[in-house]
This record gives sequence, C-alpha cells and structure tokens, in this order.
Amino acid sequence: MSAAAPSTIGNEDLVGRRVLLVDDDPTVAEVASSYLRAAGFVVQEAADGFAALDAADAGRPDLIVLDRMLPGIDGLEVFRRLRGRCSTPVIMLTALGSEDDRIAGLEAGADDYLAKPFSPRELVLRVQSVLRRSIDEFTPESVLECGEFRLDPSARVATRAGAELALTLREFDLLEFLLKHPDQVFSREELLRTVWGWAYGDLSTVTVHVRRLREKIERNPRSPTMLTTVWGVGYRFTTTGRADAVG
Amino acid sequence: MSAAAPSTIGNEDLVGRRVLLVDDDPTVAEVASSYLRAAGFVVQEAADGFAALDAADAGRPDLIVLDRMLPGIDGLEVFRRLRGRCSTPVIMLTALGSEDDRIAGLEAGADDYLAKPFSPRELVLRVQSVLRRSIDEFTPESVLECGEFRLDPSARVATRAGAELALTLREFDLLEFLLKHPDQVFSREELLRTVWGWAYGDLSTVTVHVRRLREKIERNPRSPTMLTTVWGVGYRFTTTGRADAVG
DNA sequence: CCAGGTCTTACGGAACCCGAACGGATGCGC
DNA sequence: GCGCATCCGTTCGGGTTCCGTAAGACCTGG
Repeated sequence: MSAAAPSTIGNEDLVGRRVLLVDDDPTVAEVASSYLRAAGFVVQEAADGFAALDAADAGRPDLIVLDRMLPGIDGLEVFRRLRGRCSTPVIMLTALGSEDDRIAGLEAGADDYLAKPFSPRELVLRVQSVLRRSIDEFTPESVLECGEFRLDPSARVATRAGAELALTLREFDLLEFLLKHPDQVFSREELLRTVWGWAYGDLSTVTVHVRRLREKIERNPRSPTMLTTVWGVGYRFTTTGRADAVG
Repeated sequence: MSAAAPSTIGNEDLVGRRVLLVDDDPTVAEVASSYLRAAGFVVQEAADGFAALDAADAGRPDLIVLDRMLPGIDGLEVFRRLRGRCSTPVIMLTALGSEDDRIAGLEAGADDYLAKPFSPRELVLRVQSVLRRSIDEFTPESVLECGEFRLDPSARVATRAGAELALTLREFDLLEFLLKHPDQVFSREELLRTVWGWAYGDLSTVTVHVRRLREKIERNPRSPTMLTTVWGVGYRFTTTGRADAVG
C-alpha cells in the first residue's frame, strides 16, 4: 500500500524520475501533473490507451499512473499490454464504488490503487512510495513481523503464533498498514485516506473495520491490548507489551 | 462534517505560516482573518480572483482559503489557474452547503472544503489540519524528554519514570506544548490560542485543565513543583535539574 | 482589609466509541 | 440461472468519557 517502510531512499532521490500520467479527464490530469511536477517528477501525459502505450515505449517512464476508465481500450487492458513488454510499476486509478476493480487490479498485479476522487497530495505520496519500493528491488515487499504476528504482503497471508488468520481484504490492508507504522496513532480520516484511498467518506467505516479486525487478532476483543483506541484521536497498534494505564 | 484529526504536529509548529484569504465579502474576510491571525497565522487578503493570483505569486502563501463565488472570474477558475503554477494547498468556501458541492470541490483537487456559513473556529481547525497534512504524513515526530518525563507525540504516549500517564487529549496537547517550551511562561490567552486554537474563550478552561494535568503529573498536586503558577502572568513548566528536549 | 487573581469542585451536555444489525453487492457452488 | 455465503458500508441506540463553564473558597499583593 502507500505505506513507506523504513528505507534509505529519501524523497530527494526520487527527483527527476519520469512519471507517465494516463487520464482522459483534462482537469484531473492537469491537477495531478502539477502536483507531481511540484514534487520533482518529470511528468508526461497521455489521454487514451494507445497514446499511453506509445508513451511508455518512447518515454521509458519509471512509473505509470493509469486510469481504469479510458476511451478506446480499457485501462485494465492497457495494463496487461504494458506488463507484456515491461515491468514498470503501475498505480491504478479507479472510480469509487466499484470494488471489483480493486480486486481485479490486485489480481492483475498493479502496484497500488487509488480511488477517485483522490487528493492530489495522496497521489504524490503513493507515487513516491511505490517508486521507493521498486528501487529497493531486493525486497519487493518484505515480510512484516511484529510480536507473534507475521504478515506477508505479497502472499497476502497473515498469521498469529503460526496460525493463519482469516482476514478479509480490508482487514488485511488495515493490519498491514498498522504493522508498517507501529506505535503511531492514526486518525480515522488518515486511515480512510491511506488504507481505503478515499479523499472523504464515512468515518464509521473505519470504526467498524477496526472492530472486526480486533475480533480476529485480539485475545479479548472487548479490551484490546494491541489495536488500541486513543480517545478523540484515533487508533494505534502497540508493540511494546501492553500499554494501557489506568488512572 | 467532523473535522479535526489530531496529528503529531502541534499547532505551535504552524505559527507564522502564511495564509492567503480570498473572499469578496469584507465582513467574512475580517472575521476569518482575525481568527486566523489570533491562531498565529500571517494572513494576506484578496477580494477577487486576479488579486488572488497576484497575491499567490507575490506572497507565496503556505495555504489558500478560496471563496468559490467571486466577482470577475469564478473561484473554481482561479483554483485551476493556481494549480497551473503551484501546488499550494487550497481550502474552498462555498455558499450552498450541499454534499454535491463538497464532492465537486474535492474532485477538482481542493484539499478541503467548508460550507458557508461556517464557524471561524472550524475554519482555523481545517487550516491547521490541512497544513499539518501537507507538512508531514507518516514521519514520526521526535520524542520529547525532560527529566523523568517522556512524551512520544506520534504514539501519543506520555510516561513519568517509565509509568504511563493516562492523559486525555487536551491534557496531552497541553503537556506536549509545555515540554516543547520548557522554562517559559505562557499566559492563559497564549495557551488558549496555541494549544486550543481558539482566538477567544473562557480562560478558566485553561485553569481547570492545568489543574487536572497537575493531578496526574505532580507528586503533590497541591504544591506543584513542575507545572508552576507565575502569579499574574500564567504558567510555566520548570525543568528540574537537567532539561533537554531531544530533537 | 480589599480587590483581583487563582484554585477547587461539581455538573450538564456534547462528543465520542462501541456493539449490533441491516441491506446491498459480489462471488461461488449447484 | 438461482440460492447461499461472504464481505462491505452504513445506521442506530446506548453507554462512557471528556470538556467547558459556573460558582464559591482560597490565596496573593498592596
């Protein structure tokens, strides 16, 4: 996901990288490209699938931001053809609400996802994250370990004390993000933006999914010790033993 | 509608940031600007789109509050032109608070949105929230250490001599601010402005919260030794012996 | 001794979090 | 194609926590 695992690569190392932006909506394209440029990227644009394929050949971008909905050939089809010739990382843009897009994309092997409408800032963050990841090369996505938890992002398998946890898609994403940023509090809004990829939405969605996740990972879901609530702020995955103080 | 989303960056870190306020209604502009100034921002105003674009070039603001309804060129158009030249975060104001407007604004790429009529406090909160978001996202903030106190803003965990303190949101924010500025006296007004983000308000709010905080951090709350009162002036966090904030 | 500032306590209400349940959408087996 | 199970997002009621304010007692300095 968008999370940045501790890496030696700073954002300044990403300056000058080439990003190909594929979207038929001129407004979206303009906004996104302006943000990406401001972040130091060299941006090339394409408005449809064929132009995208050409540009990918000619421009040799380091990363491609690809809208799912395109005139002419579908974004997913463009993605498949791209994969046929190169392994450039791809971030897919999808319309909000079509959940199958997300799943189809994950199966197809997109590197990240962002739901429209998205905050342009969020896009920049994701681009940087994916690029960092792709540069690291050796650890495509390292396995996360935290206490008795073990989470393999590429295999999408999570275990606690060896026993596999039957997590749903969202639950997995949520746990993955939290494990990547342990001992850090995130508000519901932040989680909705980063894990869900939504610029806005019902915050209770996060609440409920946290509850469901607790049901599966906590010994006693009623009084959680790891995925704790920070009142008025958000949630936190605590690693250091137990961290509840009463007073 | 609930804003907020407390983060790891204190409001005091936002003091001095430049905000460009674009609204043709002098009353609205005056009220909003006074609140923003009281919150520590440097405010520049513009009454129409062209002035806004000029001011954005000249003033290089850190954030822009932009009314959607403007004489001359429309706010959305101003927004697009702004995006063409820089990526300064923008908060949009609109007269009719329908959900569609909000979505339209966010889709265009605004970072946040506020419906008129809005409470000036709400505006200040949003400005702070967006600025925080644009400054940092996942980078944990450095831990504050002072005597036997230890405070981790990212995890929102405070300990004294290793024992965790059960602080509420306000108490934590208050202690965080004081630890960041040790041995310095702050009036109630200042605390209300910086910690609470209020321009005006009942000063006894501060008094009571100081008392509650003392109850939790002082050995003998009746005769405080760290969070001391400076009569007629305000409060101060006194560092006992050696005091150093690790940055 | 007075006046203004500070402390303490108490209380009502607001904000917040949780649990449970519902309906819709999707994928799967038949 | 048709039920069935799963997952997801939303909604609602209830209980809890926290916050801001008010009011009175106490303290400080003149």
